[in-house]
Amino acid sequence: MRIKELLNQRFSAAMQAAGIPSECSPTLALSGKPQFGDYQANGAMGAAKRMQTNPRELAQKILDNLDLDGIAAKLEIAGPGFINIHLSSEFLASSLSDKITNTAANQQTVVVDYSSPNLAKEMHVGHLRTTIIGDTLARVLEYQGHKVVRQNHMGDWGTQFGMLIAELEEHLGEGEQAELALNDLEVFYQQSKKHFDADTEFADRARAYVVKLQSGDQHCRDLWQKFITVSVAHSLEIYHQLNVGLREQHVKAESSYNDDLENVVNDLVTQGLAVESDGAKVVFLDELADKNGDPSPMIVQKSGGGFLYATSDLAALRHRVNNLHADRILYFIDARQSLHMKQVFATGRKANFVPPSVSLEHHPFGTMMGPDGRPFKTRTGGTVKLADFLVEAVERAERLVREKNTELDDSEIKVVARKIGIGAIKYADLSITRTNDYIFNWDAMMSFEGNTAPYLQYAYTRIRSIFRKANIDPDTFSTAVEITQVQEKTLAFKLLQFEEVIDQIAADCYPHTLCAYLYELASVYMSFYEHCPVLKDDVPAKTQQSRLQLCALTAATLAQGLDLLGIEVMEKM
RNA sequence: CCGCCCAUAGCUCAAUUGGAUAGAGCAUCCGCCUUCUAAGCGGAAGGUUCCAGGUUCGAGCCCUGGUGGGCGGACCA
Repeated sequence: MRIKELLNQRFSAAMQAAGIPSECSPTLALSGKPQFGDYQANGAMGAAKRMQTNPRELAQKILDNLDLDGIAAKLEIAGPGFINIHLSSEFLASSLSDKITNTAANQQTVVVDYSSPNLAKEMHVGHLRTTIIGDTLARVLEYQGHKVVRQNHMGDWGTQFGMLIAELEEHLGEGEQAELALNDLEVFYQQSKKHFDADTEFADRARAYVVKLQSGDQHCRDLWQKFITVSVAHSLEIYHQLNVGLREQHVKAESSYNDDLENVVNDLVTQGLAVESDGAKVVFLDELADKNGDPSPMIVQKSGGGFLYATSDLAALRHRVNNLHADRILYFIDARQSLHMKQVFATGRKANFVPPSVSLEHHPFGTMMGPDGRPFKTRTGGTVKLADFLVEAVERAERLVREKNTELDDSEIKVVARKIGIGAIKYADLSITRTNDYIFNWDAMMSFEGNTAPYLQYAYTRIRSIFRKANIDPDTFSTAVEITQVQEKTLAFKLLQFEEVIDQIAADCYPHTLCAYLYELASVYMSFYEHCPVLKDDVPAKTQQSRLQLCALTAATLAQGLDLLGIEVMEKM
């Protein structure tokens, strides 16, 4: 049950009964301060402006028609026309035993495009945000019951593959195994690049291989397939370590659209959208024109006949609409590609590849910066390989766990360190507003203080520890909640906001609001933990049961929330 | 030249999308462990929200003009 939704219905009815036009919304919001109640309805002021009346009098008229019996303990008009709602403790307590309804009203098929690394190189830290944020949205939408189709639009095609397969051919010629030669894709790429620049004969062969590959030559095709197989396996291993839900069946690489690229261009030309310009086929978009009236150009076919990523993005768009039957398509791609996405979307609409009913959404994100405020790099200035990065996170976490804890044995420490290290990385990324750049700092995210994953994991283990001590199973424990202390009320109210937060994330795709919520929940719980003893001798049995229930619900909510972020919890740490 | 994004406490970040006295965490200072995990809790201090105008009951948020920074803009992706 969503309290906000309930209040919204009641207020809308009251406003209508008070003669307020139906376009005016109650505009409910959480109250900023305790003295302003739990929720506040701010709609009276906007409505009064529209109706040219006194806002406080109008607020009173709304209250006269408002039925919140058994829900609100107190209602009051404040300031220029705010309506403050103090929920009753009994209502909060009884709401906690209502079954949670996490399914969204209208179920959709949602395509989520995320991660999409270039297979020519190894995955690096630049792939972290798309992978982690996209995965969270996929999980959130699945949690709400939508049909989620993950699409990993991997870059497995393009000119650099000629160079790579020529290099691979030489290694294999010397009797080396493909897996061994490609053990370090980054090194391999650098090697072949150096080779390409230094050896003109090799460079000519590489260029020839691009053409042969694209025309379907079997030898080149085999080499290419060997390379792709190893590279894809590398990415899948990273996903596994990151606890990200991308699998082989979600790979829908660029090359899979090859056969459709010519059709896409032909369709655009036939419709008069793509025209020839300097030998290339270009779509000129007036809707993206600048102040001077110059339209924005998007090349869909090069003068030499080759296709570009705009072409395969359009082919992918069509596939997602026609074959995957998407109602909504989400792209988690770097903010630097905003113009490209606008062009693809605009063209897709104009060409009728995408009907108006399908929502196209680019959800961009900022860059991960180092402590110096510049893009995150190694000490020598190179890109940081994701594989190395994850190893370092787990090592750092292990060192911290060994410093703090003496109870866990070696194998337990390994497991806990992995969950903490990986969780910390993901949370550091997810807890910052998606669209902003963010400064990455090992110590801050591993400090176990403040808005971090370890703090939330710690809150969870504290709760589980109580149940261990009481010898009760929290997962099946169920009893009525009775609220007497202010910390209990605050905790109960926070617990009841979970679904509202999820609704918002499913709509606007900003996971940091879930992080903020979970941090608040954990903070509120910690305060409850300090002030409201559960298992102590002088706690009456009924109070103890009620508090155990609050503990169980908090643990379940933390675990659920963290799971939606792809972060694991543990019994002890 | 054109376009997009950003600027909030010493530092890292919020602010329910136009709501009340701009909030957290680090760092600093003061308290709290023979008591369910102190990786914790309570408190203090810290602000001309880059600048100048404008819109209105109300602006960190919207509009205009600046300053400073990041990123894009036909044949890479």
